[in-house]
Amino acid sequence: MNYSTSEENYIKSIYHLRGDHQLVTTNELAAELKTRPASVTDMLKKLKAKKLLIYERYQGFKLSPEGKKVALGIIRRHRLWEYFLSVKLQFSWDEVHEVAEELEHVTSKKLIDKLDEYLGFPQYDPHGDPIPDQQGKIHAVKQVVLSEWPLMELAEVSGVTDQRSDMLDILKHQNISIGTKLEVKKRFSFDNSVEIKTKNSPAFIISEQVAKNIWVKKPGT
Amino acid sequence: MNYSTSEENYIKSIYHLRGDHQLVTTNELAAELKTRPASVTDMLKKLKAKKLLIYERYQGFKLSPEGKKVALGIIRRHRLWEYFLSVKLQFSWDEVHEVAEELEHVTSKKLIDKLDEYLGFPQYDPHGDPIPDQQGKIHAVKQVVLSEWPLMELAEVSGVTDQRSDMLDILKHQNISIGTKLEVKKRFSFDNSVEIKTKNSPAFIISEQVAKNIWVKKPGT
DNA sequence: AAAAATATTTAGGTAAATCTAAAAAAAATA
DNA sequence: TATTTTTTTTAGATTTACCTAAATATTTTT
Repeated sequence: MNYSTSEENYIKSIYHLRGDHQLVTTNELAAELKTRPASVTDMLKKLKAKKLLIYERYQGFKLSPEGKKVALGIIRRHRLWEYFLSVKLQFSWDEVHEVAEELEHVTSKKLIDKLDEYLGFPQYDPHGDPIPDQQGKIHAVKQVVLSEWPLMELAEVSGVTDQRSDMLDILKHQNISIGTKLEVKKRFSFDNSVEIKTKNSPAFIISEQVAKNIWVKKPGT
Repeated sequence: MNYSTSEENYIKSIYHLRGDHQLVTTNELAAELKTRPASVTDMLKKLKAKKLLIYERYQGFKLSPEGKKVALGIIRRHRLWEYFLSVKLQFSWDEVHEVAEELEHVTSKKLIDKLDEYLGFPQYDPHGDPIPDQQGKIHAVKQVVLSEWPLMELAEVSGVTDQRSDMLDILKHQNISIGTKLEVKKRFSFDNSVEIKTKNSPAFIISEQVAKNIWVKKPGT
């Protein structure tokens, strides 16, 4: 019921590569973990013995239901700490991951559930990835800031980071609100402004600053 | 400049046993760490090679100045996390230590300094132990709640936990404030109330509840 | 100060997690 | 399908942090 840091890292990486659907290969996992295939094989045997992995030699492998549960527990810890670092300690978006990689291996259940409560049961980490609940269930889907959304792919607005009134002003002015469906028509490399098209209005341009504060996801998810 | 969890635990234990003044013995440290003397000897060699320890075989050992600095860094992390767990996550007094034992090994300097700032640069952890600053300097001395102070030993009031007015009322009524010097004359086992004597007034009794909220330290420290 | 008791260290071994080099299996290609 | 290439596994080392048992220092007692 308690796993070493190393075991946890393997489980987490397997989940990140394929969830629990398709098979993962030894080389792939070795690359992901920056280790050697032979080391991976060793650990696979160990994880199989602990029934966290479905694995037959030379056949690839994936997480067992139990393994998936463990993975989601680790991911829960990781994302809660990322949220904490970002919101409470003012870490920037790109600094949180590295520190959370260490904090996630502190396994006290009480610590994590209390932290969750203290943070107000956040739905998303600072990268827009959903945070699993105490049972390991994920309720939301990945969201991304509009400034990173691919061109010509329908998106649905799921949230806004900066709630200041001048920010909300712009959204109101352009008739954007939670649930609005839109597409990014063009991204201008000069200032990273983006041209947006919604159903019932002509295309218009918003600045990178604004686009960075609008969260979007695949429509209807 | 970066030490394993095991190395950190040895350093911390040596500091807890003797600071950096007197010599520590192998058996003593083995008992403290619940390990075998032979294992201690192994680690002593390693720490000596890293110049954290002053050690000649069969002669006992103590931390070098560098070793002391490392120890104080670990203690700083430990105590800040204890404070966090207690104040922010509502852990009780006796639950904080175990979890802090794990959190203390996450070594990001930025994490700890930001956490310190976020907590408002606390002076004491929940057990009354002073928290070293960024340079590893300890500014305060250990304080203890009055309910735990030994009988017949002069104490100076250094703080009050519960700041509610009915609590402060009692203190005012008994003429107790920060800096007041007092002695515990008797502790009644029935209800753990204590008889207090200050210089300019006759002895009086306060309840355990009150005694638990008054912090005291050695006078003049 | 010699013997006995205690403390410490050395020698040699184990488990976890890594590695390299070689062998074996699977997949791709000619 | 036979050969070559790639992937995966096995075999055998290495490092860290432990361990036990035996040897050696030191300390205490007689």
